[in-house]
Amino acid sequence: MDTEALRSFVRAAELGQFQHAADELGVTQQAVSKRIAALERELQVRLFTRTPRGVEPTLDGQAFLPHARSIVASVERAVTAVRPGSRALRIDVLGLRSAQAVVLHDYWRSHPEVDLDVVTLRADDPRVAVAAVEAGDVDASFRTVTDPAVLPPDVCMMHAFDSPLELLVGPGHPLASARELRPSQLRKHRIWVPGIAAGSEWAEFYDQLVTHFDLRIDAAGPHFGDEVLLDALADSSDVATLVGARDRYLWPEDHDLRRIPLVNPTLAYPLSLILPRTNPHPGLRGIITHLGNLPRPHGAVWRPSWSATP
Amino acid sequence: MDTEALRSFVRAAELGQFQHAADELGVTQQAVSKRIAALERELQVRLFTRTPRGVEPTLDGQAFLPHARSIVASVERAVTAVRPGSRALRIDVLGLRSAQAVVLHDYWRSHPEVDLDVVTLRADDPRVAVAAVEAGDVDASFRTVTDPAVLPPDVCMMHAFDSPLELLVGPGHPLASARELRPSQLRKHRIWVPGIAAGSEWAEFYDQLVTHFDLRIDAAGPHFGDEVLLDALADSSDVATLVGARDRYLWPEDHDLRRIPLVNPTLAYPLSLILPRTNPHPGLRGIITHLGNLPRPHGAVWRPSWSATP
DNA sequence: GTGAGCCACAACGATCGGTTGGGCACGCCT
DNA sequence: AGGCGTGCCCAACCGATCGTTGTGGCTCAC
Repeated sequence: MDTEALRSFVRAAELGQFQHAADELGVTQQAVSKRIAALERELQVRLFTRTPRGVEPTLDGQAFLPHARSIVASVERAVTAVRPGSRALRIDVLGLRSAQAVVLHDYWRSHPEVDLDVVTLRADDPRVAVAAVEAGDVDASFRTVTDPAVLPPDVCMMHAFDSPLELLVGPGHPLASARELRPSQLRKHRIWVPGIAAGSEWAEFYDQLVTHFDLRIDAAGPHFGDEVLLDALADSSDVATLVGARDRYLWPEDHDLRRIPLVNPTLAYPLSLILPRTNPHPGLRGIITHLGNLPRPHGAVWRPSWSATP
Repeated sequence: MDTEALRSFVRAAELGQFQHAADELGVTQQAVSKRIAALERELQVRLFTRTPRGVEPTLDGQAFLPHARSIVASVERAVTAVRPGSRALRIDVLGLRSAQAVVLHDYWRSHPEVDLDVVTLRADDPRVAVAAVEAGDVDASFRTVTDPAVLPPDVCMMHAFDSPLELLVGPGHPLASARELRPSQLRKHRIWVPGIAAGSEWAEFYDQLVTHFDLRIDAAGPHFGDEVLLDALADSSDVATLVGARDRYLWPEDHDLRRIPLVNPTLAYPLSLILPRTNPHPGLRGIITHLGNLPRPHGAVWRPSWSATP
């Protein structure tokens, strides 16, 4: 199906004449006629009744019209999403089910009119994200550089929001029935957080966490996929893991897992937003406002050293 | 833009290989390659990075992907809307801004998953609607036949809901400041309801209304369009009209018009649904349930003679 | 090194999409 | 009633496009 034919159909239905639609689209009336005929052939249905004064949608045409409008509008949005120059707002997140993506999705649901595209740079190194922001490949990136010196002059980083950590355990775990836990109560337990690349911000975060609370976190080893981790947690009576409270990564539903908030202090993983210092995408303003309105962890909060208290 | 190319793009992005997408779509790998190349040429953007193991979406490709998915899904729905045989639910209403359409829109908003198409038979004669229902061109029609004898054996009519009438007047009208009115209070005023075809259900309704309440309703004369009527109402200090409480036909906003409910008795225009007696479209059940849950006019109600008290 | 797997390019036939030109049906006006 | 304008369809033509087969380049695994 050709979207130009759909556009012709919509305009012809609205204007009531192939001729006018053709003039508007910059083709001959015969071209519109052929496009409509091709559509009708493809759909096996007559879309217009031809009258001496023009055309009028049949019942099938009437039913088809809103769908055609929707497709044309979608095509329009799709093109603007990638049009070089005036692109739609494009933001890099660590994963499509991360807390960052969830927050963006919430924002989009309350502002469905903004054109927002969420992408994922396939790179662990945050400097790749910095370079992408600098080059304009993305308008902002939810990454953190722990050393601000690596930021070029026209790129800046701001605190986005804190992601409180929760403990995720299987039903057989001794802490499974706790309503909430203090970090110190995790001291004797084994915590497994696979897939942390050495040198990444997460590795540094867990390093500081281990040192500060004297915990036992196993952050090495490859990540065999979420399902493997979920299965391991569900079966084990002594392994737990840590997840962001807003993450949709590890969702306990099918495995009867428990999410247990950690408080006193809350363990806050600080998420940052890297964006151009000059001429940021106009749509970013709304995002930043939304970030500022997110609920903050209350009570005592522990943050890694690189996070200034916001 | 060709939707087959979009389909190829979506599958290639999901499967990571042109070859697999091609196999699935029943074409050669080269065809998929050319389709993607055409898309990239049209969008002036590279959608995939080619690797020796297959392809991976670029940032632009990632941003484009959800839009492409949405378009493909829309095309799917559009085709089912007109596919002969298993069509989507299709209901005939008197006008796209009538109370009937508003009720259907409410239903669709609370059940966005149902495929519902709203069409308008361009005919005043309700027998056309009966024939359309009988022939299966529409699954149901919000029309009323005042004489049940004209219904063929396999078509039935049920009460849908009552549409209470309201008075619509301009700001200079003597009744403009009333909060509500009894029908008898309209007795000395001129009411203009243009565009009522002689012999139609509406003509009969207004006939009975005039006789019963001794009103002065001018239902003859052609209808020059809603704008003309709205302008006439806004300027005049003695002309009023009647509209359904749920209608979006004549919307007072831009003309500073007033809607005044009529009570004691409420003037209920009974809307009916004509549908096949056997094998109605399965989606109709939800509509009928929704109609039954609509709020009913309370207090005394006047209805025309053909409407049995529901 | 070699083979397997994947994508791109080239050439070719079939089809499609557009244009021009002509014809038909209907309503309007004289 | 008979021209005349308007709107759509059909026919012919031509260039572009689409899909196919065949081929080559590239990388990775063994």
